[in-house]
Amino acid sequence: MNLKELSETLGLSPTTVSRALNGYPEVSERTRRRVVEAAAAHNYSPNSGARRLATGRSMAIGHVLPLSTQHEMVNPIFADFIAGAGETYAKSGYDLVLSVISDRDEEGFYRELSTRGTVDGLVVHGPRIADPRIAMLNQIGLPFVVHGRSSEVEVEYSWLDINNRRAFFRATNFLLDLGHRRIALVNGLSDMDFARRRYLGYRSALEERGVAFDPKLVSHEEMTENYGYETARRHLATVDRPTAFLVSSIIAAIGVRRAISELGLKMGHDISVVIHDDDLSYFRNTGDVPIFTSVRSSVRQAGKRLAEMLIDAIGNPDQPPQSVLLEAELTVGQSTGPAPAMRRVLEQG
Amino acid sequence: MNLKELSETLGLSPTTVSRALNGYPEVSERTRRRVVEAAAAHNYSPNSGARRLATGRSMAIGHVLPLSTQHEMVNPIFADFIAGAGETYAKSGYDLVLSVISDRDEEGFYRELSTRGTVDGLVVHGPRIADPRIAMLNQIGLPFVVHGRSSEVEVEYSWLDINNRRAFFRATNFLLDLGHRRIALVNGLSDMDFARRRYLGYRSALEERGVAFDPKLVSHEEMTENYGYETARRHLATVDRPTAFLVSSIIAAIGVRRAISELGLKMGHDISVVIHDDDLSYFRNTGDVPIFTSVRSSVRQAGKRLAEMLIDAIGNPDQPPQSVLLEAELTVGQSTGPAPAMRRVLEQG
DNA sequence: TTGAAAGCGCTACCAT
DNA sequence: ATGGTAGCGCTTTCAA
Repeated sequence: MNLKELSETLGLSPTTVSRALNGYPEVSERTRRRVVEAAAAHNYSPNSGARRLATGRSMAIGHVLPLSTQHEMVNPIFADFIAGAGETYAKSGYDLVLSVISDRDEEGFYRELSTRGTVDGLVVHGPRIADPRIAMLNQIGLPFVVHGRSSEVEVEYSWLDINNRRAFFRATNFLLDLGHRRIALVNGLSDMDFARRRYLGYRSALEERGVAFDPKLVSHEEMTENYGYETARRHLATVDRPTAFLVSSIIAAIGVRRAISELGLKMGHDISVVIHDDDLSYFRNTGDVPIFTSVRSSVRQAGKRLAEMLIDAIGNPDQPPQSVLLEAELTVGQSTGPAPAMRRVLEQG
Repeated sequence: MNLKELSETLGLSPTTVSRALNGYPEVSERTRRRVVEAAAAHNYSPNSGARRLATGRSMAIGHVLPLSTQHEMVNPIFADFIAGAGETYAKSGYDLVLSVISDRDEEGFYRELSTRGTVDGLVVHGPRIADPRIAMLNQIGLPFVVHGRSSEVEVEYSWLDINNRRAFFRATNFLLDLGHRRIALVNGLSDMDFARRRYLGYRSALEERGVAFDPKLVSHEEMTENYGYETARRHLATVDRPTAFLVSSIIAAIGVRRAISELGLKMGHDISVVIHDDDLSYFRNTGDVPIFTSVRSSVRQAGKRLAEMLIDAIGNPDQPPQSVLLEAELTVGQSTGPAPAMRRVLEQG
């Protein structure tokens, strides 16, 4: 059933029916009710293509997920983030168009998204340091917001990010307070913007306390379980081995834990571990795991929020929405704390 | 730039330009080349709304992700699956429309997706036992495929699933072969179809070997770290505690491991653990983790494949594509194996 | 091999 | 408060 047929059923013009359905004020309440009821009864809903053509808006938002086909895996928090965004879109009548883009002609891709009118705006995921996409999108003129930030980018843009630097600054300080002096940083790929910021937070905490920075204690890789495992093994085999690990992701932390327990060491006793993760969903109701989260209210909330920002930006193209910096929260668990045996070791060193 | 303007630039009719761009055979090669070049030069791409309206096809595929707002989290493998599907769509010119649907009027939602012409087909995620969505979609007439299966559904439908039953049958047998007689099953939510099948595999392995089934050893919950932890703790505190754990997800397994090591027990020594996970991405290059994967070639491949099935179904609506059952692969690690101390314990029992 | 024109279903402007 | 109608940009049929 289309608009014309529906209007004929009702003995009204298509104009009136359209107005009634779209909430225009100049329709009498009686007519509106009749129309709405008839539409429901006939399972009528407006054809999306026709609407796009007539209005010039697609009522769709694009999410672009860069993914080198080579080896990179999808960050699991991405799913939660997008679920949050989806909630916002459902409320506002937008569709969510997800594009997985792998090594292809990126510029052409973004440009096409714009010229084809597939989406009214974009969410950029996984920003790198000095990410070229930002200048490009700015130039194209399609409204966009960034999930995360990109250092060393000239142009203005709206973003929503975790305060990664501060989170790792505080986590490092926390370990320093416990007496640790050799802290290994198990970080993500070095060209990712978030990894850089975490590294900077770690370094500045050491500097501020006058603790020597040892580049051998820092590693940057894709965050797999095996990466955590191998890295921890390597560190633990050295003479001046670290007494603490600061791990950038829960997945890598599983490996770190495995390496520790394989050697017969005990967490919070022989070794301290602080895990950072963007979301605590998997750890709900767990009081005693050493976790340092960055998103107070969960990644899902963050997704919601960023989606709202974008819808805002589409509505007011001249007034870009205020960027958002989410602060970290430290949740300390038993096994992070200073166990007596560990204390002795640290006090001697 | 639109088609009309482009055609004027070239001194051709819109018809010819359209034909040239869409690969119709009746255009001379010379003309086609001219047109394609001009289109590229002017950054022309056809307006999606207009095309939808004219052709009646949206060139978009919907992925529906059910998510009760209450507490449920997003399965992280979902991200990888959808990344795989996205690759297929990118090749075939389809857009991927992701709908997060939470407790809303589902029937109306699916129907609208169809009548509005937003998508040409659907992928159904997270099927439950006797999932009502399948009959509904069948009735609506929109092509769809299911990621997973749904038991107790009358109608025919196309699906791609892991052989969950067989995977858990084999995993259980593996533990039985090691001598275990009390094996705890840490499973997912009981109304999920995959959880049911895994449970059935576990049970039939016990039955076949004449090992008593103890319902107290089976738990069904949402798979968080804490669930694994609490469940393992509870089990390990009993007198006739299990000697092995069969865990349905890597996340819950982290908790199980934690509980084990907290009690000073050693994996593969005092306790055996077999983990099932749909994907090994996080464990790449790890030879010695006890994992039982179900998807040989990774979830991403599975996503690709299911997307191809759906595109097929859209092309041949009368010939539904063959469903696919993926077989499991057992990867055994050190810590699963029969350690001497454990052997003794088992031999005595 | 090319072109003219109808029409997809809707919105929005202009009348009334 | 309601209706007539042009037009959004494309595909597709028919004609040449």
